[in-house]
Amino acid sequence: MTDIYRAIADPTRRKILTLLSRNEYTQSELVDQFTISQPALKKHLSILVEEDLIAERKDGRYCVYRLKRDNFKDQYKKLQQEIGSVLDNKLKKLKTYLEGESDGESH
Amino acid sequence: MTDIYRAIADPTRRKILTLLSRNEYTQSELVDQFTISQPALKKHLSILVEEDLIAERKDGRYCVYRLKRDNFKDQYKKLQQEIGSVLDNKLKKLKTYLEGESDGESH
DNA sequence: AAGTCATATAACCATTTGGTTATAAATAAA
DNA sequence: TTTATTTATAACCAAATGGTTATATGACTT
Repeated sequence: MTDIYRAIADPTRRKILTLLSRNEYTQSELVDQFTISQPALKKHLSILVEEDLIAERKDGRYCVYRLKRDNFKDQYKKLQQEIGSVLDNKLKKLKTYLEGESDGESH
Repeated sequence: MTDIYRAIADPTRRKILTLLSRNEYTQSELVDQFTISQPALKKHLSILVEEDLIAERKDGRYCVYRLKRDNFKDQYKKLQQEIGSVLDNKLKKLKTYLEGESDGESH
């Protein structure tokens, strides 16, 4: 999949991403950083795995999570293009105006 | 309020924002750009109004929507700081390592 | 005054989200 | 071989999401 919009919609998941940007962490280490239960956090981790922004690997009884930095970067670039364009469309506004797509509309 | 993450989580709302980045539109003009029903689109518009990213104004029997560009820019900047930091934390990774916050952990 | 067009709102539905508690299973430590 | 720790999963819950249809309200048109 990879829906970065879904991934970052939740503050807990944003914090997880921030933590994993600095280091790998086991699930229990991550749980310690939050006040929610282990199954609740596990669900957030599953969503981030599902969206391919983090990877999990087994190490004995531990489950270690790491950021998939390359894909995260790619997906974030796309977001920036889509959302960033909303901002620099003052130019397109002018273009629209000049083309006389008639702003002073009939309604 | 203003939770830009919630606002942009849905593709329909992202398209609305893109459309409003170029022009003001009435509700019915917007409805024409989608395949979903008028009440469904109205709900998306209400969420964007709630999050203070667009404004609605009455003009006769029409309801005209416009992008609140200033607030959108502010909120997007914050997003960029939060999400962007996830990426350039290779530096912080190094810092963490040098400070010996011990990566080669005991687990 | 009647009809039409734009918007608002209510009622409903299925799915997703974000959480909980309880418990099982697997691995490591005593 | 118990015991403790870590993770996984099931069952449940309330609220939010994203959609629908039906209908009411309001404002221009004719």
